[in-house]
Amino acid sequence: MGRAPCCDKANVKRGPWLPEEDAVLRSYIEKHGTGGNWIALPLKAGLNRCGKSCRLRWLNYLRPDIKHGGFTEEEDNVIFSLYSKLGSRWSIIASHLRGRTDNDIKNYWNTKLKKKLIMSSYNTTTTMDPSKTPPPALLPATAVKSESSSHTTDSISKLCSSPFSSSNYFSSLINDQEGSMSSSTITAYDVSGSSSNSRRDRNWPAGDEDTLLSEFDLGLLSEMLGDYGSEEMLGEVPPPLLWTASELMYSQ
DNA sequence: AATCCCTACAACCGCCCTTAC
DNA sequence: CGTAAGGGCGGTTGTAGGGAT
Repeated sequence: MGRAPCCDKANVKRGPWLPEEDAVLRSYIEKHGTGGNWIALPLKAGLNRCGKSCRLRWLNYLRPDIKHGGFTEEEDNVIFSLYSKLGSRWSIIASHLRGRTDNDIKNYWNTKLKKKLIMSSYNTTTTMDPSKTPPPALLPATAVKSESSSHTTDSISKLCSSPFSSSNYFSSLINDQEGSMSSSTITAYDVSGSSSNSRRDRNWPAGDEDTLLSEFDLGLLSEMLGDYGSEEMLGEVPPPLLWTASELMYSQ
């Protein structure tokens, strides 16, 4: 039996919030608090919105202690570091950064930090002249190989078999490439397609490219952060932090 | 000037977890 | 103990705006 919907989706307003709606929500919560029941809140506040939508709007945008944009270098480092340990546990990462929301950090990662990571790796591993050779992130959409490769197939295979992996796409990609590559190394993959438009344009199988990127991010991070990428460390990552409940279930 | 493409980010979706009954 | 409902979270989508062509 499926869950009952939290609200009548056909009859509640959706899409961007108007300033007036923000004012109503803010005013109500400042006077009465959330009352511990977001589903009932819009009715009490006189808003024609889903309770979940109100909650999200308050937590991610209207709360008085929220900071938007302007991430500092220090915050970047905290995010990099925590992502390398926790993966995409955005709410936990957000709890380490005062005034930042999980949604904000998630968006920041997907739009900025992911690319920064790739570029950093490129700059630290390549011997080519960047002014003449586009970085991997700017090369065509398909997975690319370059002479500046920094990951052995062995280490990437390790990542594939690590608890992070939830699809075989990365492994099959490596196998495909190994069949046609003289080198046993693989380097960067295009990440410029993080937006939905680009993702659709490139006909990647839904979901798999993100798994791929996530695994690759972790590989890069392991190198950038030094001690994490070693095979010893990969083997020592405590499962409860990294495995989903279902992965844990099937691993036993 | 028109169109295309990309980026950024707000908002939604759907699932899992927790809790009350 | 089982079930339903609400909360929380990560993933995904929609879209405005700006730059490139």
